[in-house]
Amino acid sequence: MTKSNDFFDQVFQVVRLIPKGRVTSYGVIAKYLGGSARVVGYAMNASHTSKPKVHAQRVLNRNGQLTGKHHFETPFLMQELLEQDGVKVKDDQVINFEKIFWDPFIELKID
DNA sequence: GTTTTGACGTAGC
DNA sequence: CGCTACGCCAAAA
Repeated sequence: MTKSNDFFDQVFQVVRLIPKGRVTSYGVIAKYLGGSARVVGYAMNASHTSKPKVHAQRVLNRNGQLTGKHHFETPFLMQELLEQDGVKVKDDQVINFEKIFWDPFIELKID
């Protein structure tokens, strides 16, 4: 039992809360959980071991780019999954990224 | 145990 | 406007 497991789990939970057709970024989640963006990406790497499967494709970098596609089974899978969610992807970048951006500080805002 | 690296982000030059 | 540097923290070597 380690603290890192707890942080990973928190990342997983937040990612799972992302609605269909929405995306978010590592940095925002990191900031929301009080960690670093790198660790969030690291958590995503471990996400495939988590059940149910974490929608890692909905988590992108600050630029809205599919930076982590290379970590999927196939580099195309990440884009396809996003498109299946109704998210348009062009040149490894999400279209209307700001429009579909899902911010935990707003959506999960604690009054 | 130390060193390197990594699905990031911001600041500086 | 592109590259370097640094901070962040954890996993792998």
